[in-house]
Amino acid sequence: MSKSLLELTPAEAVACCSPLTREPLGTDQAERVAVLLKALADPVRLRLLSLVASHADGEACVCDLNDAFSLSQPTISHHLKVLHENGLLDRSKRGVWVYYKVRREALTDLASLIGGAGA
Amino acid sequence: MSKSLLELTPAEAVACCSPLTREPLGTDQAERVAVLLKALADPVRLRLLSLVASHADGEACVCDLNDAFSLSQPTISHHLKVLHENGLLDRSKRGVWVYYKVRREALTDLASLIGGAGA
DNA sequence: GGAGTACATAGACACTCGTCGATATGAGGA
DNA sequence: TCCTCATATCGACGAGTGTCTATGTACTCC
Repeated sequence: MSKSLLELTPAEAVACCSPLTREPLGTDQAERVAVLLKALADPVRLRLLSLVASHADGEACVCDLNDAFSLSQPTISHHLKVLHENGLLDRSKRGVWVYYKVRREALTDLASLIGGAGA
Repeated sequence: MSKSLLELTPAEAVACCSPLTREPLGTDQAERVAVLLKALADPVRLRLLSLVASHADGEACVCDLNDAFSLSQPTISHHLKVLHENGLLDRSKRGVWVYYKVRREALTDLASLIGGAGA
């Protein structure tokens, strides 16, 4: 059975919306899309996402990501949490290390919502 | 001759970037994309864009847009300015009225950057 | 020219967000 | 068990943002 709207990540909740340019967005739909876009609208998070996606298997260890920025470890951890909570990154722990993986479906869904190409 | 990077709207400056998931985003590229996404990452602006796009000719008068929100006129004006300055809306004045039009190219460029489909 | 209408700008205020240092949690090894 | 390393959480602070009221600008019509 499907999860209720409240349990979905923003990325999942937005997946079904019709494109921006097709019909006027409802107030609550706009709110959900905005939350997802805000999660993406930060230079550090964009670079994180891009870095993870560029790794082999579209997956990267936090330890590698920390070194790529001149920011504190808690700050990177915070950004990864935002990306994960919004359904843009999957998280898996293996021993001491944590790996994040890009949810490409979330990105393509968002892209078709903006571009108006897909469903 | 082409405009320098500094004269371009964020939407134009971002048009040439390769997709997020293809290769790690540079620091300055990430900054530009983030600026554009921030412009889009607001529920009011999303609804404005969507409303304008849904009008005939993808164009709408400010007077019509004001009525669609329970927000003050200066607030709507402010949001329209943000969308315009970031290259998401074109602006044209006709007599007393001002019309805004969606720059679909900007949206499709941004979509392909996120989704990784296009160039 | 004066009044009225459509839209933009200015300044203020509350709230959110990105960042940090300090600290907690949790797993692996001596 | 104790120590160390990897990551997350907490609390605080400064910068940015959305909203408002008040005011300015530009066009139209009488």
